[in-house]
Amino acid sequence: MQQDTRTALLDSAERAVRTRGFDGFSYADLANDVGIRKASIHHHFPTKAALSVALMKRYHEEFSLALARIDATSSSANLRLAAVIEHYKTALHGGKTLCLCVSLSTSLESLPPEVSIQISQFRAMIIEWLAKVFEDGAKQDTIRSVQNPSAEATAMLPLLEGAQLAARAQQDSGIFDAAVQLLKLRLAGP
Amino acid sequence: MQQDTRTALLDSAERAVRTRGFDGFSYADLANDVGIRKASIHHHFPTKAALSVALMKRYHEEFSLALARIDATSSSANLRLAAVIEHYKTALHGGKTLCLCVSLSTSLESLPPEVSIQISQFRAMIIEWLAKVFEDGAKQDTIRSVQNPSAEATAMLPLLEGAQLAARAQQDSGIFDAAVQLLKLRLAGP
DNA sequence: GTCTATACAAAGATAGAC
DNA sequence: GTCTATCTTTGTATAGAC
Repeated sequence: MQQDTRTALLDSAERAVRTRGFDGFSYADLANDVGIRKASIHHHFPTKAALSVALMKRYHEEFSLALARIDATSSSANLRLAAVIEHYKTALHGGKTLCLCVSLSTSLESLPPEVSIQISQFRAMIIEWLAKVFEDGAKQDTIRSVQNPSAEATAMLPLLEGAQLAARAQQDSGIFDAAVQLLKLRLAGP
Repeated sequence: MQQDTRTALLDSAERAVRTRGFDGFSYADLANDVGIRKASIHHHFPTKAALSVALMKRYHEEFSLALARIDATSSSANLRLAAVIEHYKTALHGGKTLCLCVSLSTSLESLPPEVSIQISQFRAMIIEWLAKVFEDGAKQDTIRSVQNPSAEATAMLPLLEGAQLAARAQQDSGIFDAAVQLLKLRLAGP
C-alpha cells in the first residue's frame, strides 16, 4: 500500500510549500511527515534547491495532464474555462494552499535560477492553453465579449492566482468565487 | 539627516518582506542593512512577530493616506481607478517587490494571529474604496459596463495582486500592464 | 539605546556503518 | 536506501555592561 519514498517526499514537500512557503519548512519537517530521518532525504534530493526543481517539474507535468483531461472531457470553450476555474478553486483546499507556482514565486530569491525558468515556462504553457480556449469561445460564441484572446489569457492567469491569494489571506474559499464571478458571467449558460 | 532607528528598521524590514518573504530574512540582515547590531533590534521590536504587526500597521496607514491623496487629486472615477492601478505598478519596483499584504499572506502560518486580522482589515479597506470608485464611475459613466460595483471591487483587488505576482514571477513589469489592460480599456478616455 | 557576549535551537548538509 | 553521529552556520532571543 506504501508508495515509494521519493514520491512521498515530493507530496509532503509540495503540501509544505503551498501552505507555508519554501522558506517555511525544513528537511526535519519532511522527515517527520514521511517517517524517515532527515539525512535520508539527501539521498533522494541532495539539496533543498534540487528538491525545488523536482517539485516544479512534477507540478508542470501534472498540470499539463489536467488541462489535457479538460480538453478531452469538455467540448465547448465555456465548459473548458469553467473547468479550469474549478481546478484552481479545488487546488485551494478551502483556503489552505496556493498554486505551487505562486508560492515559489514569492520566495524566488531563495531558489536556484533554474526554478525561475521553470516558472516562466509553466506560466507560458497555461497562458497558451487559455488563449486557445478564448479563441474557441469567441468563434463558438460560448464566451461573451472576447476582443483579444491572447490579452484575455494574459489577464486571466493573474486573476486566478490573485483569487487564490485573496481566498487564502482570509482562509475563505468564498472569496475565490467572488473574485471570479464577473468572469463566469461571460460564459454561456448550460 | 539620519531618521530614527525604528523607522530605518521598518523600512529595511518592509523591503525584505516584499522581496524575500517573511521567512526569507533575519535580524542579522536588518542589522547589517541599518548599521547596528542585531541585539539592538530587540529593543525596538522584541520579537519578529511584533515586527510583523508593526509592519502591517504602518502599511495600512500609509496605504490609506495614498488613497486619500488620490481622492484629493483625481476628480473623476476613471482617473482614480487609473491612479490606484499606477500605485500598484509603482509598488512593484520593476518586478522586485510585492504588496506587503500579499507577501505576508503567503507566510501566514509563521505569523501571529493578529496579522491575519490586520490583513483582513487592510483588504476590506481597499475593497470598500474600490467599490465607491466603481459606483461613482457607473453614475458618471466614466467607467464602462459596471453592473455591480461591489462585485467589481472584490474582483479587482485579486487582479491587482495577481498582476504583481505574475510580473514578479518573471521580473518583468510589462506583465503587470498586460494583466490590467482589459480593465483599463473600460475607463473613459482623457 | 546600543553594545558584547552568550544561550539554545534549528537549519542544511556530510561521513560512514549497516 | 536508511540509519546514527556529527559538522557548521544561522536563527531568535536574553543578560548585563556602557
